[in-house]
Amino acid sequence: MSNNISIASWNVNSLNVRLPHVLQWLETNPVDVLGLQETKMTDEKFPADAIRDAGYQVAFSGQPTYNGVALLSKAPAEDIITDPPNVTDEHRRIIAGTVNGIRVINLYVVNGKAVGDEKYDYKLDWLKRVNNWIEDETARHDKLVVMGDFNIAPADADIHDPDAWRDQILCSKPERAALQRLLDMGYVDTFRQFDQEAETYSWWDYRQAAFRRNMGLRIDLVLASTALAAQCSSSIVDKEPRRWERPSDHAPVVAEFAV
DNA sequence: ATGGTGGTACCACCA
Repeated sequence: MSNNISIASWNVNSLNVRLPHVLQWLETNPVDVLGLQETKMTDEKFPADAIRDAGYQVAFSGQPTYNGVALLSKAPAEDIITDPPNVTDEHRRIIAGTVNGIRVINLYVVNGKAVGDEKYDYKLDWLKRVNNWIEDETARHDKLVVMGDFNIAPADADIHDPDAWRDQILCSKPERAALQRLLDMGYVDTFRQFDQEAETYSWWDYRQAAFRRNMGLRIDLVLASTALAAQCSSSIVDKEPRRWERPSDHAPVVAEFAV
């Protein structure tokens, strides 16, 4: 017997503004798991009731103004972690839980601002610590998803203008090396397991009419562990909500697994 | 060279 599990990630850039977008998207895309990033709200203000009314359980880790992550799921999420060992960070960037037997790690990776900036150093240190923790999680579980806003474009094919972005923030070699460490653990970028339309991205700056001109980057990823990647049946970027009124600058990404 | 948030009624910070 076989069961399809769909798992999605979406940087909403303020859940306060984007709650209607999330609820509307879930109506036509009733995924089993949805990880949100940049909720930008405290836990006290989190719209848990509205999300439960839509048929989802929800766990969240927020703070005022910045960052903030949430994990929505039809089935209950167990063993929730928001503060992994040795990842001491005031920023609310991590939420992990086990849903339908799959360990789901939802990340809002540090942006880093610019190569050489102190925030860039923080990004690389954060990635090192989080990778160490994911290595431990990977040893404990068989089926895992590591997803979220990685703020790293894996390859030139994920960048609208690779020459302009060469070695810049989101594209630099040390950032890609941190992502490569996950691939070396056996994780697979599910998007690249399938034929995709050329120049498919997941984030477009609000400025310069970047979306209309498709000046984007693919920085939102659903990685699956070796065992789970073998069961992945599709992986896509859903650009539709980026066309809606008052959109997030990111599109949701969705992977489906036959488990 | 836009958009979100939050402190103060325009400006700072972050992406």
